[in-house]
Amino acid sequence: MAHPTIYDVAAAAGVATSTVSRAFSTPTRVSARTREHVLAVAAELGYRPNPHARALFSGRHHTVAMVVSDITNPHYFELIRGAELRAKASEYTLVLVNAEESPRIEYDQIQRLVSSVDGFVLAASRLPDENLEQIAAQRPVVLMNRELGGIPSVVLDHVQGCRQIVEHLVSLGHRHLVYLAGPRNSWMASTRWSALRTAAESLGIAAERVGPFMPKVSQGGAAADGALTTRATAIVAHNDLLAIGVVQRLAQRGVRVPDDVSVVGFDDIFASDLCTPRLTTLGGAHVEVGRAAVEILLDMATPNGRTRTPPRVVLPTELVLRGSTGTARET
Amino acid sequence: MAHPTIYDVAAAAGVATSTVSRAFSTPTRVSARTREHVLAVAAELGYRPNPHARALFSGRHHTVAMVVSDITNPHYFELIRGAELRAKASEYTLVLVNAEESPRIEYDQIQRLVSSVDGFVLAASRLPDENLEQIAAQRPVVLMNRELGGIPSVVLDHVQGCRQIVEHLVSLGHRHLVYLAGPRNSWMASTRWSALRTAAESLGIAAERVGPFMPKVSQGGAAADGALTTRATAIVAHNDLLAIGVVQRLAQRGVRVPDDVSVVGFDDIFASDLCTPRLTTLGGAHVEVGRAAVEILLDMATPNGRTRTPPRVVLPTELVLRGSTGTARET
DNA sequence: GTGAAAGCGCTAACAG
DNA sequence: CTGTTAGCGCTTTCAC
Repeated sequence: MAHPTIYDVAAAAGVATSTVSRAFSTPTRVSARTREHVLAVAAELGYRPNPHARALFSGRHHTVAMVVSDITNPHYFELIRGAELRAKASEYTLVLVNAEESPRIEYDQIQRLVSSVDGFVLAASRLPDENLEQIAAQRPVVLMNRELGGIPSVVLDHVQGCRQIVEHLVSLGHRHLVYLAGPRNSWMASTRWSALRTAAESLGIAAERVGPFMPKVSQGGAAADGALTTRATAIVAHNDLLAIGVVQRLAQRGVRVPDDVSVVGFDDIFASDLCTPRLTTLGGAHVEVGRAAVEILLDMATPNGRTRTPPRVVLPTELVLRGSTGTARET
Repeated sequence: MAHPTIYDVAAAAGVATSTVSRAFSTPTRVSARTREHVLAVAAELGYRPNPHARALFSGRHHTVAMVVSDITNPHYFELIRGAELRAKASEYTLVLVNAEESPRIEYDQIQRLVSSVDGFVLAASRLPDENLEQIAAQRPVVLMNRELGGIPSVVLDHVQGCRQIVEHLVSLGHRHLVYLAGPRNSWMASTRWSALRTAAESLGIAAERVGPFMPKVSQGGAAADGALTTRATAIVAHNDLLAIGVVQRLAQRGVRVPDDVSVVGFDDIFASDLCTPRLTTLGGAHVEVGRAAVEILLDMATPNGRTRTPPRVVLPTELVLRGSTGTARET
């Protein structure tokens, strides 16, 4: 038999369909003997419960969707890993969606999935607040690396992290930094800039911003050139991808890193440990962000779970000191 | 109304449920006027067809699963991108599963999903042939970077690629290479080794193999040390991750690349262009592999589609020459 | 061209 | 503890 159903099992086992159903879903409510008999028959027939039929009734799909603003960025990879890991641990299925940096695609994809998943984790969503609120009203939503009142979120502590970056630069004698900004609709970009500026201010050094730039290696050229129009001795790039592009362009222009200028990135992607010079960058437990986000989501999907978990998780960052930062050149 | 159904739409539009259904699924079989009316009402109510109810009846889920042997490897990332891209283009949902290099996990995950997806693309599957055949008997399956008679597959042309590698090395004066093998259950590993050996033989140079090694940077140490026990002047590592680890270890031991020994990797991952020296590696259109695999799968799921597409796609590789290979040292 | 009704596979009352 | 039965939302004969 191709795909046996509970009817087939029930017939073969000489019981009612509900008994078969119970043997699988609420095993305690069947006598041990019948249960074992049913399970044995089911196994013999190769029966597998049909999750769709189950979902149709229960409204629960055992599936969560993860939406990533740009799957091209290796950074998200870690988030995906963490999310996949956690979902699997609870036997949940993880659906992956790439928004290609387009709010419209992001929104459409989410709407398409709204009735087939139990909830969404959105990584660095580019959607405007209103859209997020509207989606959160339909389904449980957890944000990763973005915050919005009322919606649970998991973020790395970039305020603290940016302060560490600035302290690090100040201790090396830098008095002027420039932030190469990420996309305009990136919450992360504004968060980082405001944290950087605050820290710079309180430590008495100058900070300015140029950009926005798409956070890709290929944009590093324009970003580096932008940075060189300032008098900054330290460049803080929106992420490692951009930072790597900046370092490449700087080398091309004969500007030495870190002798002439220091460069700092964000995310601590795999490649930042491999390039030359190795990149100083603000890392953190990204896998853990993915893990935590899915965990919160699963909790929200559980009855009474909504209150158990703190809705706003802030994970510590970690400033990874490598070769791209050094003492400030004389000005 | 939270989740309007066709009943709600039918009631509001003053038609039968079947008419609403037809308006969505077989628009030609409703008069233009009623169709537009129904669609208008549906839109107003915010009606969205429930894919599970649809799947329950049709058996088609508009979903494909991609199983990856180890999501940790950035190489798969490209495959995932391609697959995601192609699935989205047909409004299919892509479910992502990580097998963590464990055949058992891989098998269990697949069985879990068998009744909820329309098919599987398996990237570098570690499953034994029998399992693959059994799964392919249940659902459409497309293999990526693995071949098995009767099951459609998309692979890069590693036979040709390995020959290019060997020719490249021979032209640099190398007379002895060592292959640092990947996992024992990796089809890729045996394919590469046999292609390498054949090419070496026909070009009259020595080839030997050490390993197997897990293809991770961390294994590069052991792999490099293994390679140094041979008299080879060229190292061909199972993939870039391993190659990067090897290069690091070599540097540690004071062995210069490429002056003392040349190193070649596979996959052309992002990082291989960033490390020092930059890695010579056998790349190819990995995104295209992912794309093609999903395309074949979707074709198989379409009636009459099974015959339309060639079941075995071989895409060209591309030897990317960078700094890690050079003329052989005198022996 | 449209409606009525059965059924996809499963679960949850409700009886017994 | 177990059987009967009515749907979950949708598609599809079969009538009209």
